[in-house]
Amino acid sequence: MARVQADRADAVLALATTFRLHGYEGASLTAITAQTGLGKGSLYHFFPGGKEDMARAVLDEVGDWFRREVYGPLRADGPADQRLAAMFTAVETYFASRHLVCLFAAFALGQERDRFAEVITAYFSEWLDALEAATGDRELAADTVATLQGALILARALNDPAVFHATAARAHERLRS
Amino acid sequence: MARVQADRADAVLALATTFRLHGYEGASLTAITAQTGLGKGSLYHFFPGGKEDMARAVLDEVGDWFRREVYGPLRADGPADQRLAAMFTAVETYFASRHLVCLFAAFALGQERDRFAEVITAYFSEWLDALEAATGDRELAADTVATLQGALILARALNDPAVFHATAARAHERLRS
DNA sequence: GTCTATAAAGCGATAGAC
DNA sequence: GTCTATCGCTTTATAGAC
Repeated sequence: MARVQADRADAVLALATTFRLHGYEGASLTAITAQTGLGKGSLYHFFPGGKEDMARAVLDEVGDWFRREVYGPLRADGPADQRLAAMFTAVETYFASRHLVCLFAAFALGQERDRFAEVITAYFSEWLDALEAATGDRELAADTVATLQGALILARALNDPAVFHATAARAHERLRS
Repeated sequence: MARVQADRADAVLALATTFRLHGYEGASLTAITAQTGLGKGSLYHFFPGGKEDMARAVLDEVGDWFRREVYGPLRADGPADQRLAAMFTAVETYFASRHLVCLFAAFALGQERDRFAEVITAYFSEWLDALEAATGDRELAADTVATLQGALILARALNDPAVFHATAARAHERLRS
């Protein structure tokens, strides 16, 4: 449904891109207004708490997406192999179209970790729990999530998205054996 | 040898802590002067290029450390198992005493990646090359580095250093089999 | 809901005395 | 080599008109 006026949900999606490209500290209101196309007036109308409020809305949106598209399916009925395949497809597609940055990982590495500690911990805990439910092995779940996160870093550091997909594919293969 | 006046090398070590705690964007000159105990005058005397100069000096120092303590031993003579054990010991000790943050990973995730692209790429490329030399398997090398980096993120996200060491231990074990 | 103007603080960086 | 003072700019945030 087309709208002339801005929608908060649209703003959150644009904000996610800004935080992915600049990080929390680096995402200035100037960069945010440029990315979202919204003036400060609109931004503070949608997010009265300012920048922290914006970041929290973004983390909530991403967390909800993973709960719905990744963690849920991991716990669904059906063959474990199929649920795991769905996870890898979803995760690889997601990060490939989002600059190979996991916002929760980026926030976990910086000073802002403390400010968003609860949602960051929840994101990874729920991922580990859901993956353990599908594999029956907590350690294998941790190894897999760690490998995926490290693969994102490696791919960005080497400026080669193929590194992410190849590493993810091997992690997937390891879960089958 | 004790010195009254500040030494550039000491400053670099203190700067590394600041960048680890705050990230590149978040490391304000106020935070830096507080952490290093040096005034702006001294800082700009040692690092005429300002903040970018400081960060570059830190990345150089860390890169040199890894070359000397990790990549070198990985290529040395002796049993591969022994060289790999040395790598895991060195890396785990290093990050455990440095807030579980890999500066190159932190920089790779942010906007500052472009500015420091060459040294970031070099750090990871050299690590992969040296590890491939010790394992004889490029993919295994990539999986191992990715797992270690992801384990750092996971440990910080869950606020549990044990996650890093346990995940690293399993990555080590995987290289033995 | 969006805009412009503006405030108050913090930023990186520089100059010059010592 | 270190200090203080300061510059010019950007930052987050607010106020008030529309």
